[in-house]
Amino acid sequence: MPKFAGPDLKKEFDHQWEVISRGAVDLLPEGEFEDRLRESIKENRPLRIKQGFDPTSPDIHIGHTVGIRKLRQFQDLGHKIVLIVGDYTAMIGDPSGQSATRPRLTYSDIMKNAETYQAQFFKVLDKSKTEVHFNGEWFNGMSFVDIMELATKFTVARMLERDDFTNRMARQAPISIHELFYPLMQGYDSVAIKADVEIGGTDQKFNLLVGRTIQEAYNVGPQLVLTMPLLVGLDGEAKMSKSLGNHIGIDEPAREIFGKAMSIPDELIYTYFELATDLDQRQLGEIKERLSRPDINPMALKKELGETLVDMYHPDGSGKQAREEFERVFSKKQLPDEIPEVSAEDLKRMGIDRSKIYLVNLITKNNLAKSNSEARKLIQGGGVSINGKKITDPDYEFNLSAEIVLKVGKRRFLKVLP
RNA sequence: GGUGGGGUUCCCGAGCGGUCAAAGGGAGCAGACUGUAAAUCUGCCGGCGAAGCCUUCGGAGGUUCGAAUCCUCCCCCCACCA
Repeated sequence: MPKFAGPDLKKEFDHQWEVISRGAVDLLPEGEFEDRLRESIKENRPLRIKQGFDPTSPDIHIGHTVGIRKLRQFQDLGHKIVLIVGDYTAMIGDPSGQSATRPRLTYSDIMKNAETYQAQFFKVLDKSKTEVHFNGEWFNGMSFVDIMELATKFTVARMLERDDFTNRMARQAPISIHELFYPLMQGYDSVAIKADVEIGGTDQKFNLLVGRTIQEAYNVGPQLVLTMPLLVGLDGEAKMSKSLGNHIGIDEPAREIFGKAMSIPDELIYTYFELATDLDQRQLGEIKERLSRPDINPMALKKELGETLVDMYHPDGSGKQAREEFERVFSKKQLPDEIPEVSAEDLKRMGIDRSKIYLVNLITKNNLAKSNSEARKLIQGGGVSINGKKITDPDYEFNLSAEIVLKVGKRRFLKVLP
């Protein structure tokens, strides 16, 4: 029984199309996407929207949320979200790095990651309306014959059309056979769950399109493809990724999220608002306008960004708090709200005699530096202070008679109680 | 399978018997300036309570007073040929 018809259908379609296409780079195939969405609305048959994640690291970052938030929008429009956790693909190992000696993940690591992934997904998605599958569900049971069967569905020539393979050939970088299987496996996921739409970053475009071919070869209607831009990391250079350390994890403490937002290059402010927050078109326009005004310090916008991001992943009001804390510590150079403390007993446990504390030792034992050498270098480089007084003697020793606050670098603090 | 070229500290990349913890660049860290932005400048950039010593140049042996550098075997990568 159609829920929408005539003018209502058009209105609903226009609304959905606007939401869905916002921020998207590709909506493929052109025309067909609209048609199938319209049909879905008309027949009140929700689309099955797929996105896959390999649980190779334990955290979701705001780069991932670009796609996940798009899923959320589909979800709010009444479509069905199907998440694929790539336990099988993760086990084989992502081959994209050149220095191959990446430690192979054990199955239990993968499952652990998969668990934290799921918890984090549902900070953005509505769990009750989301279907989750592990691709081991279908790959574990496949025989070699099944795999060969899959391999017949695609040609080498088409596989090598892919940009990054072409580039790697040109650069004489190795490409191993199993990498050629990656797109096939991802495509087979789409067969297994009968995806109507697959979402991915623009770097996934090829894989997503392979999915269509594979689906057709298995007589499943080919999926529509929606790509989202890749979020650039904090360095302003590479795409956000945990292994590059240029990410903001959605599970990070409020002050970390805020601080990291403050460290992005100014050029990225708008992009982050656009891709990582839920501001609407009008609000985005406002941001853009304010960024172009010479009388407005971009830092102010960046603080708003930080606040917005914090509020998305922490309880309401955390953003404001994080901002105040930031201003206190970094602008006014005062002490943070909460400083980790060590007591006399803690010191004893570390083997430190409080009547004769070797500063280097105190720093290292409390993980404010990785090694004694690093601690020494920090001291000599002027990065260490006690109660606001810079210490530059690497052999500095002192007697702890009263509470002190140790500061190492820009943001590592430690309160030592007598 | 054959021939040739390679594997150097986080990355790129010099070094080709001592003066090498290993040039140079990048990344990173710290300091100055600032807005935890950019640009710039300075210092650091294997470990050890720092004296000296220890570990490091694909792996294992060997030659030598002394090896990243020479020899042997092995592993891996690339190109061309088959």
